[in-house]
Amino acid sequence: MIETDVPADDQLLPLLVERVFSLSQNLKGVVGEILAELELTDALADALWQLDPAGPPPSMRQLAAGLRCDPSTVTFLADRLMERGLIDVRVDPADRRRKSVTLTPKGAETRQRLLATLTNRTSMNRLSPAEQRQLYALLSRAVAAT
Amino acid sequence: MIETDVPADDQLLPLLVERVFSLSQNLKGVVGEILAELELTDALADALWQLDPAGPPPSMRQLAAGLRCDPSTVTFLADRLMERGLIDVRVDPADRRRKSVTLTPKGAETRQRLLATLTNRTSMNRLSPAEQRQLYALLSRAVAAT
DNA sequence: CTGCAACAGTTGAATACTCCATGCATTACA
DNA sequence: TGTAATGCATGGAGTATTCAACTGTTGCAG
Repeated sequence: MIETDVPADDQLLPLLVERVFSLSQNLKGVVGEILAELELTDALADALWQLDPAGPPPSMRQLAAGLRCDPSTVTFLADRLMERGLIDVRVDPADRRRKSVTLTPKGAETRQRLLATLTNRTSMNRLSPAEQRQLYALLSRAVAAT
Repeated sequence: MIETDVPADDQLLPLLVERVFSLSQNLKGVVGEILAELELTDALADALWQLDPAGPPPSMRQLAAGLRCDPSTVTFLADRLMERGLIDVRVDPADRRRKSVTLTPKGAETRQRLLATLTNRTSMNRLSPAEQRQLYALLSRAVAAT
């Protein structure tokens, strides 16, 4: 019986999928700690994450698309973030049905702190810069359109 | 002003973290579809995932550790999985405080179907086998103990 | 052996999130 | 101009999650 560490090509993908799953489970722990420190829940952090200070402020509907959730859920989450003073929600003067969502300074700082803390604590910092580059490239390719 | 596509080493990790985040958001969509087809929720699928048919049956507490949740949550989830006939929960005769959790045949099949469907639909199948190998190695290294 | 501490799991209450159906205001357009 | 479509909010229901308190079991110091 021939034993080998290297799986055949057609066995590879399931292994990879399992790896990603357990990695994301693993991530859940680290992220959980950080969110507790920032007093954010998963859902609120996801929403905050969608609000890139660089890009144009999204509408509620665009947020829902980014979060892959029902628009009414965004209403709920936006209320919570507004209560915490992390976002502003304003009626779009050009189309008064729309509301555009922007980070407050406090919100931008919180979002930045989330990214910084994750960066500090991720186990990916064990990879060399070259490996990080490689990983970045592979993940980008794996998710590219078509 | 010098422009470059290649970020400096100390800018790399935040980019990587962002990439992983958006990838996991992206994943949420695909996984959501599949879980709907299998009539599972996120939480139930996570729990099912912990039950590797290969390994020894875990106790409720071990499941909680794997899922990084409160033991009482496992009680809740196990009830639901039992109702669906996907798992068996039996008192451990050696220590009657413990309960050991095993997949039923139906549970094992569902778990297998989950893995197979994910494997079929993951965008990672766009990577060549060589790239898949590379990715697998990098992810393994990124999560390895110390 | 006895009694107490530690452990495994459950229960109930409180909270968070999520979706769906419905409704309201605004806009697009035939 | 009136009708359809759009963007969002609201209310109700179902799912998940935690915490504190409780039950039953085991381990062990004396």
